[in-house]
Amino acid sequence: MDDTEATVSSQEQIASPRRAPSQQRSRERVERMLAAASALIAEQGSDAMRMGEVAERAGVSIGSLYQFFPDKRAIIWALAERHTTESQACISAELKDVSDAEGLRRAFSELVDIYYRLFLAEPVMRDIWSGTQADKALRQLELADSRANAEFLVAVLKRLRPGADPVSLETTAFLVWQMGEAAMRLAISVERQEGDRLVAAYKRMALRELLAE
Amino acid sequence: MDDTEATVSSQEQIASPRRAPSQQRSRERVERMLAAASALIAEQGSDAMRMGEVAERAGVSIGSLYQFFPDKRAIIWALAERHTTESQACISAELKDVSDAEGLRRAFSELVDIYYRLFLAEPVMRDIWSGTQADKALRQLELADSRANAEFLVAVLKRLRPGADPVSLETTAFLVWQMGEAAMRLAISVERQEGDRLVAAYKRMALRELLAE
DNA sequence: TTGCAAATGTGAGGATTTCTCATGTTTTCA
DNA sequence: TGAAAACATGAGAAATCCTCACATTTGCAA
Repeated sequence: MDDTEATVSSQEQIASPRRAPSQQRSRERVERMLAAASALIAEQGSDAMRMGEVAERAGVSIGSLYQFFPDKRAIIWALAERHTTESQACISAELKDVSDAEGLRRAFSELVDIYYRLFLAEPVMRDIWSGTQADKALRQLELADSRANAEFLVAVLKRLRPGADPVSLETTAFLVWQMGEAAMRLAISVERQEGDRLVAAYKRMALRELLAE
Repeated sequence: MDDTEATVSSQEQIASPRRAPSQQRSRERVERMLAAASALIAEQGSDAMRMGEVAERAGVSIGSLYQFFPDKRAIIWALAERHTTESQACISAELKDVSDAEGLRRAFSELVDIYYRLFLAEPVMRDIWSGTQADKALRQLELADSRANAEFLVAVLKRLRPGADPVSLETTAFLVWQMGEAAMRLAISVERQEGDRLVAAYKRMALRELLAE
């Protein structure tokens, strides 16, 4: 039916390289492809990115591109996945040792600021995560990432409120996290000043929820 | 000659009908085109919707389609605009007479339920508003709509908290509204039960913020 | 009623873009 | 050293969006 790559019913990898580069030479070429794609997205957005252009800028043929990426979305997905992997480490580190309300307030505030700065500064991230909804695979990746990050929050909340209902904590954390991403997307698409206000309001709102009894 | 958009150098024109149907016959045909597009989006999503298929199902030629819609996005935009126009009336009606905290609680809760039901039931709305981010014109429409709806909330808040800073109220209302849309999108992309919990959590969170001193 | 201009209708084909595949080259390793 | 596996290539197949030159219908002034 669909040619949409295996469409595994469970939560398997959605888009994976058609063939993993095994030689040093091809690994370097794949890096060049990703770098070229990243640059083009930064310049014109992922929608306007042309596969031919990616190949040309990477100094490879169009055929080589398709040797390692089954389709256009896969190359964007690969970039997105790098971002999530990187930022999860950062999030984990920030929340790992939080054990009281004041610590959560400080860590969460710091985290929001980091994300906001990242969104403002990284055109690729900006582009990829705003177009997220249209692409099933990216949407999946985002949800999975959100859940993973929410888990760090849940761990903290369980420490702060041992008696609370775990399901309720999960829900709160997941929602707060997703709303953070929504707030970021909103903030970067309006004037800087209003964006700052929106992020600050989000921070206050989220903390009010996270610290509520 | 058709001045499609006369290459406006400043801001891109929001897509508008290339030519407004002035005769009864063409008005009916445009309706058929929109109905066909709507049905196809419901069936397969706007991305998979083919212009040729829209024309065929509407019983018109591909040329006629392009007579009234400058491009594919325009036809989706037209559907989206109808939705916003319809729902604004509903929102205004619901919030218009609110004058105390209890009234706001009730009206807001009602509104969230209506929206949630709408998102669950209307595949077209679901599709259009989840792909929103990728399309500049749609994103603009959504933001404008959100601002307009937030205004209704601001009006209520000003009544409830006359002393509050107006800018702060605007920010809160706008954020709360956008987060509501994010919460809806999230809720419909997970299991129904979890979706219900998320919507309930959003409602609580938003009301806490709206009713805070 | 008549006749013409404006509005509308048509669909083959131009233009663009993604992705394939038959074929050639380089690397690995027994 | 030689064969198999991995990698590289780019012309062109396939899929779509959209245009345009020309045909038909409608509104309306004379």
